[in-house]
Amino acid sequence: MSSIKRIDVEHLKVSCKECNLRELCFPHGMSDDELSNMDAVVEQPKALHKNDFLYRDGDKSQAIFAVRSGCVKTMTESANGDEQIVGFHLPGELLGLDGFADDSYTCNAVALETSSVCELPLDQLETLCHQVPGLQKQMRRIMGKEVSNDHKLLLLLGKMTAEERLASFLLSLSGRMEERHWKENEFNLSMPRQDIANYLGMAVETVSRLFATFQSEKIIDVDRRHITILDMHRLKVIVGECEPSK
Amino acid sequence: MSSIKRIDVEHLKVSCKECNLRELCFPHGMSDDELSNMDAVVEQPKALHKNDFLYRDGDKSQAIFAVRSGCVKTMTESANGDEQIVGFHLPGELLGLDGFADDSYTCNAVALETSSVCELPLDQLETLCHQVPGLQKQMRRIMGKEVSNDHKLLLLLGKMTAEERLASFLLSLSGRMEERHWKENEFNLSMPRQDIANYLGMAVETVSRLFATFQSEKIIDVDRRHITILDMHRLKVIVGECEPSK
DNA sequence: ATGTCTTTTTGATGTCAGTTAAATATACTT
DNA sequence: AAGTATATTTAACTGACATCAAAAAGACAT
Repeated sequence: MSSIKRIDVEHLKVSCKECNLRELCFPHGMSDDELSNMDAVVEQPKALHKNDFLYRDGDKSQAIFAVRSGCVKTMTESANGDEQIVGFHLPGELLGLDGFADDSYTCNAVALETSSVCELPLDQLETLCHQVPGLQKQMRRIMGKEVSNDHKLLLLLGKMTAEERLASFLLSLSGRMEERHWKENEFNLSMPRQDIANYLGMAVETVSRLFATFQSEKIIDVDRRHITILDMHRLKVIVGECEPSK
Repeated sequence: MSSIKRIDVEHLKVSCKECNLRELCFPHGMSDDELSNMDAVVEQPKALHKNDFLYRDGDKSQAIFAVRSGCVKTMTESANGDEQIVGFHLPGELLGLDGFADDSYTCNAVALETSSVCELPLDQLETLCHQVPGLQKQMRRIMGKEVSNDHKLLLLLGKMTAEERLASFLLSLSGRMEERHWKENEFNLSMPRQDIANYLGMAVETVSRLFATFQSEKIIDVDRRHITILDMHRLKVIVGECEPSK
C-alpha cells in the first residue's frame, strides 16, 4: 500500500470564492472582488458533532452561520418546556437570523449529524455592508426569504392534513436537493422520524404510518433514512400543486 | 352650535418626529437628526377602508409599511386555495418584510377596518441606510423580530391545544396594548371570529366555544368584539407562563 | 456474536376539535 | 322599520390523528 497524504478537510481555510455552495449561500451574485472581501471576514469553519449545540436560546448573538456540510436543526422552546423544530438547514443555508431581534438568539441550533458551519461575525458584517455595495440588499433578500419560508410553514401547520404535510416536506427537500445539483428523487434524511414528526406538528407514529402508506401506493420507496421518490407527480397532487392526471 | 374647524386627519403630513408611535415603529431609538431624515423619505400615509388590499401576493414590492391607525392582516395562500393568516398588525407595527425575498410580496395584506399606513419606499430606504448610521442595524433588528415572532407562532400551531392558543392570542394582544400605553385588560378585537380561528388554526365554532368557556370561568368577559381580561394570571397559567396559584 | 439501547413500526383505543346543522344575534339596505 | 345578509353561538355527531402498548428492527458497545 502506498502512503496516502491525508487532508484534514475540516480545517482548510475557507474560501467563499472557491466554495461550490457560493451561489446558494450568502455570496449569491457577488463579484470576485466582493467575494475576496467576504473571505476576509468569514471565520474558520466550526466542526460540529451530532447533537452539538451551535447556539442556544438566550445566548448573545455574535454571528450568523452558513452550513457547509451536514445538517443543522433550529428549534424554539415553549414556556412549559416542549419544543418546536422550525427549520432543517442544509449546506448553503443560513441560520442565526433570529438573533438580530435583540442581541440574543431566540432558538436552539443543533447538529443532526457531523457538520461544518462557516461563521460570519456580526460586527464584521456591519463593516462589510458599508464596503460592499449590494451586500445590504443581499442581506435583506436572505431575511425576506426566511420570513416567507416561515409563512409557508405556518400555512402547513395551520391548514394542511398530516398527509399533505409529509408530502409537502418531501417536496421541499427534493427541491432543495435539486438546487444543490444532487439527486432530486433520491436522498437520505438527516433527521430521525421523531424530528420529522415534531417539525410537521404530528406524532412519530403518524409519520411512520404515512411513510408506509406512501410506499404501499408506490409514491415513494422508503429504506430507513433513504428515500426514493417514485412518483413526483402524485406528491404534487397531494399538496394541490398539480391536477390529478387520472 | 359654534362652527368647528374640521381637520382631515388622514391627510396631514406625516412626521416621524412627532408621531406618538415612534418608539414602537421603525424610528425606535433614533436621534432627532435621524428622524428628520426619516421624515424626508416617508410617503404621505395611505388611507385604507375595511377589506382594502394594501398589497397582494405577487405584487412587485416597492415599499414596506408601518400601520398608523387601524389594523392590517397579512395572509399566505396555498396551492389549493385556502389561506393562512400570518399576522395582525397594530399601529406602530411594520409589514411587507416578506417582499425582500425576491422583489415581490409573498402574501396578501388586507385592512381589517378603516386604517392608515405610512409607506417607506425601498429605493429611498436603501439610500437612507447609507446616510443614517445605525439604520441598518435597526433594519436587521426589525426583521429579526419578525422571524422570532413567526417562530413563536409555529410553536403555537405545532404544539399547543386550542385552549392554549386562544389564551396565548389574548395575552399577545394584551401585551401589545400595554406597549402602546393602552389598557392591557380591556380592548376591542379588530378581527371577526373567523379570522381569529384562521390565524390560530382552528374552527370558528371552537373559538366561540372557548370564549364562552373562558367567560363562564370568569377569566375574561366577552361582549361581541369587546374583551375584558378579568384574570390575567389564569391566562398565563393556561399557556404555562405561570405556576397555578395555591 | 451477545446484550443493551434506541429508533421505527404496528395495532388497539380514545379524544380533541372539526363538521354539520340550525338558531340567534348583529350589521347593513332601502 | 322591515328585510336581507353576515356574524356568532349552541348542540349533536364524527373523524383524523394522538395516545397507549408492545413488538420488531437497527445501532452500538463489549
